[in-house]
Amino acid sequence: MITLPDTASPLYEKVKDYILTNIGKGQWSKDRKLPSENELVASLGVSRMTVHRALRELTAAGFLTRLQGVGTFIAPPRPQSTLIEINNIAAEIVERGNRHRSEVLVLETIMPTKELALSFEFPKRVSIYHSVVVNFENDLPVQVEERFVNPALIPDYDKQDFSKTATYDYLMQKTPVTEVEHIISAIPADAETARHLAIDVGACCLFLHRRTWTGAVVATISKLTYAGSRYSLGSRYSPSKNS
Amino acid sequence: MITLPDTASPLYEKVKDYILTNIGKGQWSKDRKLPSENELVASLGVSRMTVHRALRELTAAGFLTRLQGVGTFIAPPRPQSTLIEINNIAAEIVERGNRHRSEVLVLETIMPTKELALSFEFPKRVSIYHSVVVNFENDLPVQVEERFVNPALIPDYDKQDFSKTATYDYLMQKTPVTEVEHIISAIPADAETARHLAIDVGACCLFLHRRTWTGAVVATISKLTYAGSRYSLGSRYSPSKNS
DNA sequence: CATACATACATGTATATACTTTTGCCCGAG
DNA sequence: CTCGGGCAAAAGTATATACATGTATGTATG
Repeated sequence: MITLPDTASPLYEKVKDYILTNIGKGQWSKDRKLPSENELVASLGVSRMTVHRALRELTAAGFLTRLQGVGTFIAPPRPQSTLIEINNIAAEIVERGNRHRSEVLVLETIMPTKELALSFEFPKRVSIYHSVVVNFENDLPVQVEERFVNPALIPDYDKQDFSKTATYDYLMQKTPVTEVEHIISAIPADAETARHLAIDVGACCLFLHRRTWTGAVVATISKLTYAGSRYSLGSRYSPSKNS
Repeated sequence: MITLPDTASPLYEKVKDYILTNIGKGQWSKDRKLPSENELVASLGVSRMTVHRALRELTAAGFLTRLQGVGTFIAPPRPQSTLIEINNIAAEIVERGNRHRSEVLVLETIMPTKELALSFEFPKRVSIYHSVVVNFENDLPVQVEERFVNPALIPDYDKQDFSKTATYDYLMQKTPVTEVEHIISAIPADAETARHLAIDVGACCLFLHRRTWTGAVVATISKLTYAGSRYSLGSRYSPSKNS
C-alpha cells in the first residue's frame, strides 16, 4: 500500500504525478504493461474512477496509450501534432504506397557562419554537423533536405548512413523535441536546387525552415525545399479531439 | 426534455455535440451564462457526472471557461494552436505595427460547382456564399482571400461589410471551429492573381487551402494566396504545453 | 486437430450519491 | 448606509456500483 504525498492538490493529480514519476524513473519499463486500474486501486487505496480519470488524462496528454481488453502502455515518443509529422517524408511516401529512396549529397562537420551560430543561439563558435539529402518518390526527386545538427545533443550524426535510415527517424530516436518552429514560404528555385529536384530554375518551390529545441537548447535547424509542382503539406487538426 | 440523437457514440460525446451545436446556432449568446450542470441534467435526462465530463472536456479543448461558484461561459474566440492563427491576417499586420486595409472584390450567393459541393460534403445542391477579398499591408497587396461559406451555419454572411470587419473575425464570432484542414502548396501566379497582388504572372505564391468544420458539417472553405516574396507563414509549438 | 464456447481480465461508459470549495447575494445588526 | 454572517447556487472532487465492450486464453466438443 503506497501513500501518496499529502499536498493540497486533488487526488487524481497526485495519481498522475505518481504514474509520471514511476515512468520517469524507468520503474515501469517501456514495453511492459503498466499496472491495471484495479491493481492501482489496490496499491494506492483510491477508487477506480479516480485512477481511471488520471489514466485518461495522461492518455489525452499523449503520455500513455491504452487498449481496451489489453492494458495500458507508455506511449512511443511523440511524433505527432499538426506540423511535426510533415517532416517524416520517408514515412509519408511509403504510406502512399510509393517507393522512397534518398541520396546523401553532403555529410560533414563545419564551422557555422555567424548567422547560423546565431540561429543556434550559441554563445561561442563550435563546430556542427551539416547534411544535404535529396528524397525521391518513385525515382522522382521531391525534396532537398539540408540540416544543421547540434553535436552536443546528437553525437555521431556524421557517422550514419542516411540512405538507409531517414534523418528524421534518427533524430527523433536520439533526442526528444520539446519545441518546434516553422517558417513556410514560397520561393523560386535557384540553380542548385533546380538541378537536384530536376525542375526549371525559377520554378515554384515550397520552402520550410524549421528549428527544434530540446529544453532550452536548439537541437536542429532544417531547410526543406519541395518541388512545388509535386508536393503539398497537409494537416488536419481537431481542437477538441485528444489522441 | 430534449432527446439526443440515437447514434453509436458515447453519451458524453452526444452532450458535447449538443452543446457545441447550440453555441454554433447562437442559441446561447456570448455573454450569457450557459445552463448549469443541474439544468442540463434536467433537460437532457442524463446524470450530472456525464454532463460534467462533457463540460470538462469542452473546457480543456478551449471552447468554454468555467468559474466555480459562478457558472459556465463561452470562451473568447481562440487565437492559439499551431496553424489556426495564421489566418487572421488583419490582426497579424496590425501586430507588426503596419496598416491593414482590405478590398472586397466579390460578395455573392452562388450555386457551387459539383466539385465544390463535394468538398462541402453536401448531399444535394444548395446555394452558398462566395467572397473574394484582397488584403493590403501598407497599401501593398499581400493576400487574395477567396472563401466559400455554408449559409446553414453562417447566415447573413453576404450582408456584411468586410472592408470594415475582417472575414476571419466575423466567422470566428459566428461559429465554433471543431476541426481544421490545411493544405499548403507553392504555385505560380495566374493572370488574375498576379493582377490582384501586383506581381508578375508565374511568380511564386504560397497557396493555402483550408476547410473548417463545426461538428460534422463543413463550415467554410478558403483559398488563400500569398505573394511569395512578401509573406511567409510561421508557427511555434510546444508539444508538452497544454494551454 | 481445429473450431466454438466459456471465462477471466482489461479498459470504457453511465449513474447515484455525497461532500467540498468558491462565489454571489440577501438581510439584519450596528 | 455599511459591514458581515449566513445561505444558496454552481462547479470540483471522490466513491461505489453496474454494465458494456474488447482481448487473450484455456477447455470441451465435433
